[in-house]
Amino acid sequence: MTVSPSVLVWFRRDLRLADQPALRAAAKTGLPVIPVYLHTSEDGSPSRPGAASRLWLHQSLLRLDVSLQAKRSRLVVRRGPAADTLPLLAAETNAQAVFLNRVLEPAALREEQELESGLRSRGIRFECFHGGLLFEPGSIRTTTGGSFQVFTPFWRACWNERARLRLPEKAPATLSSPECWPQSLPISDLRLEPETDWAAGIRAEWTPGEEAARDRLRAFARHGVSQYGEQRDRTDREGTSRLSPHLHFGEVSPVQVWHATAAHPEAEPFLRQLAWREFAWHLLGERPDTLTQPFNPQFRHFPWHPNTKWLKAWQRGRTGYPFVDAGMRQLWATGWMHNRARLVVASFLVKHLLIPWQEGAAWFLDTLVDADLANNTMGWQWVAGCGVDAAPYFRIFNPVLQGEKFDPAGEYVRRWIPELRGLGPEWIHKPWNAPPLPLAAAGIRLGETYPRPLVDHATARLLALAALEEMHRAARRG
DNA sequence: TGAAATGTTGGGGCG
DNA sequence: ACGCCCCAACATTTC
Repeated sequence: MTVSPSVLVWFRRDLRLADQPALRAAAKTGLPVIPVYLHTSEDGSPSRPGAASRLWLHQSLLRLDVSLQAKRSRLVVRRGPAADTLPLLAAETNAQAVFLNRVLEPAALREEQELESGLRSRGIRFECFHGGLLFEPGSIRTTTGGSFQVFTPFWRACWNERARLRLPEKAPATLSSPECWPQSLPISDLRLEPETDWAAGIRAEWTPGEEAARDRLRAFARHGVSQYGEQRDRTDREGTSRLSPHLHFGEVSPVQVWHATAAHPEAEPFLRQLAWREFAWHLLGERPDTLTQPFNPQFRHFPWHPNTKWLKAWQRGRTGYPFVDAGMRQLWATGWMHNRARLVVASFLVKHLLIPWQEGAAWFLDTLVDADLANNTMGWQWVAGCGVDAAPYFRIFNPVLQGEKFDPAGEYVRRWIPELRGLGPEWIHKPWNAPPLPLAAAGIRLGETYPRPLVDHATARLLALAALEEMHRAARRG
């Protein structure tokens, strides 16, 4: 018996049905559509997502399968490298074509190339779409055709091109099914979820999936976006969109986000942030080497001081600086950290502890549910001062002042550091300065119930500036 | 998408 | 009344 022709749609970072270009194109062919997810990165693979991301992915795949089933379709799950697995599946299902939306990570692009040659040798069509960015990579250029190195002109160029944005498209009304579905692994077989249940906090905090993403976007467009400009830095408020993990997994597209918010008169600060994400992918495309190497080559001479003990203290939220520790514990507990806190904890690791930014980047990739290769790399290099359009290295955040500014009453700190809950706003960001009486009343014994600061701010600042000077000297020598 | 150091100004206390 | 000093408030420079 011959199987009638079909089309494969390979889902990766586009775990949605609406505004999903590859799926839409596949539906338009009129052929039966076979949605596929491939588990390509086993333990130890460098492209394996972090633990928090895997947890999200697991939930998101389950929900994608549910929404496909509502359209009398389903998600076919397989294991193995794309270049082998997809041609086999195509042969099995008599697929004429494989449709996918580009993933712009260097490893994913290599994977796509291998897949393309594997398919072509078998006469199967391969079609790439773009669904993960506002503008196709490389399409935002300076007037002379160069690539932007500074964010603000890049943003201006995006703004000028906004008429080019497509309108968000609805999910295909129907997906025709093959007469016979190919075999599929249960999603739980991929072992994306952790064995031990460190993830309870993450589960409680988030609902992955397209439906939840749409709800969040709707709520943000209605109530959040107008406040965003003035609230976004307040760690003690719900001033941000919290869309980042949904965007990362493509449960919502940036085009949908743009159109849901852009009409608002006060949308600019938020749209600007959306463009930072765009900028990051644009940069990674130009300079994939910056995943590991500083964009500014001078920083190859920076005298970092790797220190496992300090790194661990930072990761666990035990640096002795409450604002830093609150951020790191929020990350550990929920898989997410407020952006302002990200800036401060990153600056602290790099400038107060002089630990290489790559260590911090690796920790974020493992623990953030929104871990995004391009954003993460750009962000860390930006903070470390070695990136594109970066904060100059001598801009060193004072973790106490940042706390007092962006968590004035100390609510954020008290929420994530229970051992400091008894301290009032006066001392909450600098318990080492607190007189004995309030400390005792709060049940705090510094060095026992809560650590003393790992380093003194003023001293650390001077050491960081000295390290920068040393780098300049070394760079001059060559 | 800083913060510390340094400079300037102006009001008020005081001899 | 006047000049002097102190210092808070604000501005500018520097890292």
